[in-house]
Amino acid sequence: MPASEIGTIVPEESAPGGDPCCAPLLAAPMGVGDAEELAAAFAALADPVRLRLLSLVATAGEVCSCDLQDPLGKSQPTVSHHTRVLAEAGLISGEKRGRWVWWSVVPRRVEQLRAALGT
Amino acid sequence: MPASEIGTIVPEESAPGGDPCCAPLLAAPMGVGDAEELAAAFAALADPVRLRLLSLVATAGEVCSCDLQDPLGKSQPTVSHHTRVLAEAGLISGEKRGRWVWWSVVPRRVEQLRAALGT
DNA sequence: CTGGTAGATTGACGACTGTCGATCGACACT
DNA sequence: AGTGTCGATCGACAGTCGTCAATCTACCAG
Repeated sequence: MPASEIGTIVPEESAPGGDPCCAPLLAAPMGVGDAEELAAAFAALADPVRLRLLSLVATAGEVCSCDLQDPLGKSQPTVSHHTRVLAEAGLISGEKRGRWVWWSVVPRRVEQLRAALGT
Repeated sequence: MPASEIGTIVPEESAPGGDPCCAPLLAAPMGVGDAEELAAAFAALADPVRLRLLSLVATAGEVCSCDLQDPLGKSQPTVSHHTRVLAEAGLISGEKRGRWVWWSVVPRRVEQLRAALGT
């Protein structure tokens, strides 16, 4: 994907409307498909650097990639890698403005995962 | 760990009382330590087989390991591996009764992770 | 004591993941 | 055009993970 399409980073499947995404984990036995999709989402959260990144973005509301490198203590390619993983999981979305990419959380997606952990 | 101690599987640190375990992810920047602990917990959920296993245990209330092998379609060592990972994450706990180990979810732990995904 | 069964452990293998240096494309400013 | 910067991509490397066959340890029934 060329850099000019950064602004178009979205989850693989754009969940239309109030899609619950995944049935509550503890309510009924999960299907294989649902389990794979949900596991992929949790995998995005299964890294301390990504959790701190997500936390930083959520706290700041909107963050430029260049402002993530220092607080995370990681190289630029590594930060880029993690933003990509979070974006592909639908947890953050990036918008390119001028030279910079501004990241923000996707609250609905976080809420979906939160809901999946319920009854 | 010898099999005779199966009944003692517990999370590494027994959270006393209503310990929130991890501050809400989206409220303030996470510390490195919290991020590592939380990431380890989410890593336990980042596998489709473990999600289905957890779902099965939650739905049934209490499940014997021998009853997990068939619905999961995995070998006995693999099932044992996954129950171990979930138990070490504190998400399920096993009690040995006679020849069988009975697994059940630890709702408080699931709720902790759910809370960490909030504001 | 002997045989059978539940489940943990070991060892091995392939696949995947996090990390960084080097490079490249896009953009803004002179 | 020339220069500098932001950020994506590539290639490589070490480390971790999921899986299973084989083995081992408890436990129960006879």
